[in-house]
Amino acid sequence: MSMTSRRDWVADLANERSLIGRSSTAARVADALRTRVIEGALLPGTRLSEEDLGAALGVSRNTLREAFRLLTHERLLVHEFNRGVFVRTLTPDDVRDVYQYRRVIECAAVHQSAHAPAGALDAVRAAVEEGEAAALVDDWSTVGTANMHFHQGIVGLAGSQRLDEAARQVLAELRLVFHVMADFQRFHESYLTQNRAMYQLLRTGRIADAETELARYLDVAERQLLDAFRESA
Amino acid sequence: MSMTSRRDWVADLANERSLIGRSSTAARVADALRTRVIEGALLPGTRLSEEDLGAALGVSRNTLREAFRLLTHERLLVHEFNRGVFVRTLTPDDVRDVYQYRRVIECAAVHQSAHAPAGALDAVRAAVEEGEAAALVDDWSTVGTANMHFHQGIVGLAGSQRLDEAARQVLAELRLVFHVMADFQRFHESYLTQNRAMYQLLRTGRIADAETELARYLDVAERQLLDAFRESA
DNA sequence: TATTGAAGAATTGTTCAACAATCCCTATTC
DNA sequence: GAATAGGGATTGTTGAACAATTCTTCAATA
Repeated sequence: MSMTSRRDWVADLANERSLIGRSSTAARVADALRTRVIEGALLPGTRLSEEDLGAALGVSRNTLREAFRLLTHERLLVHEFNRGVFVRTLTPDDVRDVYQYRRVIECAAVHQSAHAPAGALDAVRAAVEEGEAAALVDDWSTVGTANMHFHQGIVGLAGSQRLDEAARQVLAELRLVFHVMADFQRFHESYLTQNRAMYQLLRTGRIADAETELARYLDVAERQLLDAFRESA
Repeated sequence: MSMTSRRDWVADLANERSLIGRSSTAARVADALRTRVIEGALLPGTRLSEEDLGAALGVSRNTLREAFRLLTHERLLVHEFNRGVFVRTLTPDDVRDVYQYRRVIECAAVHQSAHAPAGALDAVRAAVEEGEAAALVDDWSTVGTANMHFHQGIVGLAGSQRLDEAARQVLAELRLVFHVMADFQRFHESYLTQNRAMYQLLRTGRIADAETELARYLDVAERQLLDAFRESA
């Protein structure tokens, strides 16, 4: 038994060790760029020059091009043939489509949440708490990130890799809209209490109510975003 | 009026002209590889050597690597660091996840089909007819392709770019399973009449029935595929 | 002043060669 | 059979080069 137990953690360590250093430079560059796009350091419309970025990051143009290919598929960048690569700007139609997509994915996940994997609801709660803590110190960027984690957690209730990945992408994409919004704080501050309420509905097993509340939230959020587009036009 | 009309078709022509020759070699290579993966010329597990493939296609290794980056994101290829790129092999858990994902997407699209865009239902009908014609001449590969078109058309009823793209990907991915199946014909021949029946339900506006029928079909198909995995193990 | 065209500079897309690092395969030894 | 070492093959990355395309600027013209 003692010998078997030792083999288990040795195998675990070997497993974990094998992941160290096993990512390509292209993937790492893509990670760095993705983070900057999501957090707003690279704003929509920004042109990403191969020359400048390659020099800044200390990688060759070919490696950078590979990283660009990874990110264009995530719809964070848009690749214009012979003109270069840009951080994507979303249109009102994009916003409508994003919310239609989210309604399909997020509401289905809540619908299936009676069979959520172990720990999935904990992730939802953690995201609620993360947002509330950030709001206490007026860190609205982190509130935005926590809200994204909340909705990622909602989709995680379905226990599906492909749904998780779809959510990851579309929630990242939606961040692009927020970075050009005039009133980011106003948009997010009403959602903290709403997220808490949704979590409570889920925790107490009131799935149909949670689904209704989520759909209502998505409708309101979509309308607010579209209104924000009109204000800035 | 005559002057306005001229400007319209001039603008249309300019629009169309700007698309000619505006794809990169990397994108074209990815298209060629994607088709071969979907149609089964490149089977799951196949290793795609940069050297061999670059020579065969007459492109440089860098260009090929860009193409690989495009396809790994579509889950058709899997990129193993320092070992190369392989056509993906799906596991039984993958199949379960794919069907969970399809149930979410396809059933939601049918649910929303009262507001389908103009021509969307025609695409569904065309796919049904394509499959029936192919079966008449025992062209079961085209039956498989037509079935994919049918389900792509189902999702098209939602009129959402992001749902369309999600469907395109997951249906392509599912093709990988069929290429290693022993009895491809048996799997597909019962679905032609079912697709016709589903189309009729949609055409006559019986949306709830169509949704129920689709969910039932997806359950059956999933079970059959999982059974086929057990038979081959 | 506004528009058009030409020229030059900047950039992208692709190829090629080179090299370091890693993996795979084979042969040898215990 | 298992472990090890060596050699070859391949991947990951860099950098240079060049053709093609786009962008910017300036001059000429209406």
